[in-house]
Amino acid sequence: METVAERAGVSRALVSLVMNNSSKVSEAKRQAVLHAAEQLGYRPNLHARNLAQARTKTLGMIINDIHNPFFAEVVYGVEAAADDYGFDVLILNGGRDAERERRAVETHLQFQVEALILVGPKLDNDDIVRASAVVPTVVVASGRDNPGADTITTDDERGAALAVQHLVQLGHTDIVHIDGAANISSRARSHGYEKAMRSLGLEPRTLRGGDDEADAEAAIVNLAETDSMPTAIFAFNDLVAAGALSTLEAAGLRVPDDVSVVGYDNTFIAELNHMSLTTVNQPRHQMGQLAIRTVLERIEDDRTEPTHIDLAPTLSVRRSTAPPRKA
Amino acid sequence: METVAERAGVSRALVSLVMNNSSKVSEAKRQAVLHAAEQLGYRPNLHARNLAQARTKTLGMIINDIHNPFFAEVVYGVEAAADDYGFDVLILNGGRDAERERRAVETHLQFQVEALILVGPKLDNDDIVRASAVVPTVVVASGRDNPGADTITTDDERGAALAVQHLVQLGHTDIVHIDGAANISSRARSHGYEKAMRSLGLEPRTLRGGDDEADAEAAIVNLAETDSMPTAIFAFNDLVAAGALSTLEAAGLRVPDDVSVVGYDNTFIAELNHMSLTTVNQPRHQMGQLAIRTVLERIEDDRTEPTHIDLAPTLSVRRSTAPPRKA
DNA sequence: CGATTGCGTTAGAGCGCTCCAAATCTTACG
DNA sequence: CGTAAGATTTGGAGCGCTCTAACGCAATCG
Repeated sequence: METVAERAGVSRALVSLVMNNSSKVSEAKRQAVLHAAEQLGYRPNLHARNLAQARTKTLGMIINDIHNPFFAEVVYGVEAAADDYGFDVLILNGGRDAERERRAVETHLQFQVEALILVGPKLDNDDIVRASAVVPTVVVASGRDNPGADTITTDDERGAALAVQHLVQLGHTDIVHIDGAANISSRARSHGYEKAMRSLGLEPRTLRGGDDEADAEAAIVNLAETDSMPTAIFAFNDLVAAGALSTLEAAGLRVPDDVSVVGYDNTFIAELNHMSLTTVNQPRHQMGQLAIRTVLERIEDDRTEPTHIDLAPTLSVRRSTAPPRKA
Repeated sequence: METVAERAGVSRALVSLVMNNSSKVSEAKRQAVLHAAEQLGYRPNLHARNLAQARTKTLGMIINDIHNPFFAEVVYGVEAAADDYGFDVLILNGGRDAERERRAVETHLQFQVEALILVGPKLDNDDIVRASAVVPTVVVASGRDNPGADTITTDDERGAALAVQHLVQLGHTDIVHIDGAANISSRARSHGYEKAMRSLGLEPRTLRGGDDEADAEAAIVNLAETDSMPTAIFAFNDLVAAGALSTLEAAGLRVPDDVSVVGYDNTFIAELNHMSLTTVNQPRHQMGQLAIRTVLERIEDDRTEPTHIDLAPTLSVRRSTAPPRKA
């Protein structure tokens, strides 16, 4: 910076002003500085700036798993909104591992991020509470019982109800649910399913599933053996639904002719023409945007009361659902 | 830090030593410092440290598209290796947009990252050359003609040949290729396909495709109309292959009974049971690891000659390929 | 028993930047 | 032409840390 200042025949402070494109710099000097910087390949050192400013204009995001395209959409929402407000977003990958996430939080804090955005964290509540005591923290797409932290969720109970209603409207009455076992949103979805079934006068039947294809296979093989194949299956998520698709097919059943299948999350998979899954959609992009807004209210407007936003899911109807075959 | 030092009854410098767990600190003082730090919730400021040390132990990674699970695997490889060497990895999302990537490079440079890892960059060569003049740069999964930068690639020509050989071994002779249009690896794959076909005495037939399902559909509709449906299709990537699957199906053709389909990249999609795509696999995790090694050779062993590593792809055979129906 | 060694510790400068208050330069006006 | 009000510019302190060189002290040695 010193060198640039000399070269441009100005003071260090003036260079600083130019680099932060302050309005009170004469055009002549501005050009001189920019030119000198260009020539010297000068680039401001963010660490020095952050240190001097005592703020970083940087947000720390931790993603449960980079693999999972569900989260990618949230990331885009976050980035778009952060951009609008002039914040940089640093991404760290949680890798589906609480310990790694804990380290990631620590790294972010040492980087003095101004807020933490946790997307589908594996962290336990204590960790989240601890983090939110240090820096504004928002949890996206996870439980909402984190005192201190803000949360952005969608109403899983309602999402499950949407799925059930859709199937019932098509004429189904025998609808089985393959749940998400220990997964974080499993309980809410199962509960929503059961409540919706009962309120429509139907008997819920929930099978233990999980979160991948193999889990679906196990559950369906089980169904086939007990010889009471339903006319529709509502799966915990799209991957389980995909497992259902292939297992049913392997058993000689056609989707949706023999059995309808509904997934959850409206991931990439569901969209594939060859799968074409009817599924419950969460407004991921919007969730990301709201995460930024929420956290910014704390940074800029110093709100202190936690906010909890619960969005409404929607249903994306595709070709994996149809009226049941007439008996 | 000042406060911690006072509280522990030592000097600032000693606190620094403890925080960097230096070996030359007496156990007693170390404990005292750690205890004081704990009590005060002290956390070292990385910006200050980086500034003072004039190094950051941080690498900057830019991913072409967070959506794409192909890159996620590379990320895991990078992270695992970086971890081994005690480097932090900052991720920025390129978002399939050269301009955004350019800004991301700038951000990373301002953060004084010690190296740049570009995963499938959209950036043009000039940008890459410019970046690599400032900081060691490695390009993963893209072309190799970046003077200055190191590259980690897989041999796309060979990958295409693997696909062709597999199909020919099954007995196919009429094999069409749907290419990747303007995509970066398209030329190498097409070329590999054509070379392999010719060397086996077969006539190549290449159709213009693209990188998504719709592109495949267009190409296949075209095939159907010209009435010369081949017995096998080798697609530019898995997504195009997925498009082929559904379009063929819609046309009343069965895979693999009527037509075999081969994809490329061995993404998540190919693995789904319901798709079960035979596809060319790139050793993504290893590519990530090698990226780190390569870049570290520059940082620590100050190599200056560019390295180009070209790995061998393999074929993952699944259920989308079978011998052609007997004529 | 004084000199030497070496470990543990510390003071203080300096990393590259921003910010404040004060200095300087312009401009407009009486 | 002098001067006050603005508009620009600048020196210098300070952000939180590490690093170097030097210091104090106990152990070791001839």
